[in-house]
Amino acid sequence: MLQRYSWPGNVRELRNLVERLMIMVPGDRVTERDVTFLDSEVGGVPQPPAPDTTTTMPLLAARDQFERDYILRALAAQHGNISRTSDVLGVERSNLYRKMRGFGIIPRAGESGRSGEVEEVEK
Amino acid sequence: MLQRYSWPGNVRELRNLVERLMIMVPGDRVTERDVTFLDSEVGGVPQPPAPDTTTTMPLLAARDQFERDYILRALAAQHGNISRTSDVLGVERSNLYRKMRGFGIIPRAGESGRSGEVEEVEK
DNA sequence: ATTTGCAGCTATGCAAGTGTAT
DNA sequence: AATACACTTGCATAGCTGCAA
Repeated sequence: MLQRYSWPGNVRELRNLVERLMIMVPGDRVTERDVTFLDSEVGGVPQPPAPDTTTTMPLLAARDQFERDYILRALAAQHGNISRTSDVLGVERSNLYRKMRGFGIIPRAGESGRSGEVEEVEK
Repeated sequence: MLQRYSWPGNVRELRNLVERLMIMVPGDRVTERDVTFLDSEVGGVPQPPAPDTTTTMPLLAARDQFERDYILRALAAQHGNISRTSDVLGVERSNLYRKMRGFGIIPRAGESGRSGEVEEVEK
C-alpha cells in the first residue's frame, strides 16, 4: 500500500506517517487498517495497473525499482533520518541524496530544514 | 526452494531441472512437490540461516542479491538460453556472462557447449 | 540537512574472435 | 556451407561513488 502511494510530500510525508503510526498504533504490528485510519490519502490509493513481478522486465528497470523500494524501506526503518539511513545502507550520505533524487523520492527544489505544516512530532 | 539451493552444476543443472519439469509435470503449475519428486537434491536443501528480508543490509549487498536472483529467474524462464535471456533482460550477452560469473552462477573455467551427462533433452 | 566538484573505479555496449553442434 | 548458440576479451566511455568542501 505504501509503495503504491506516490508520496507528493516526499520523505517528509513518509516520516510523518511512520511517526504517527508508532505513536498511535498499539502493539508491535501495523496493519493496512491502521494506515487507512490515520491517513486516508495514503490508504485510499486507486491501485495503479499493479506492478508485475512475474514477467521479466529489463534488468535495469527491475534493479532500480528494487533499489528505490529498498531505500524507502530503510528510510522508514530509520524514521526518515538520512544520516543514519546512509550509514545502515553503507553509502555516502551525499550519494544517498543523489540516489533519492534520481529515484524521485525527493524532487529538485532545495527545500530543507524549514517547518510549516505537520512537522511538530517530537520523538 | 530453488533459490536456497546452491546449484553446484550451475546453469546446466538449472536448465536440466526446468526442462525435466516441463516434460514431466502435467498442467501449467509446478509445485514444490514436483521439484522434490524430480530432484531430491534440490528439493532437500537444509535451508541455510534463512535470508533476512526485514533487517536492513548494505545496499550493495541487497542489490546484488536481488540481481542474482532476478537473473536466475530470467534464465529459468528462458530455459537456460543465454542469448534470449540477455535479450529479455536488455543487457549485452557478453555483459550477462560477466554478471553471471560475478555472481557465481558460472565458475571461472571456460566450459561451453559440450554435452556429456544428462543433456539430451530435446525440447 | 543538503549540494557540488572532482578523481578514480565500475559497469556496460560494441566489436571481434573462437568453438561446437545442427 | 550456413545458422545458431555458447563463451571470451579488448576498449572507449558513460555512470557511480567516496571525499572534501
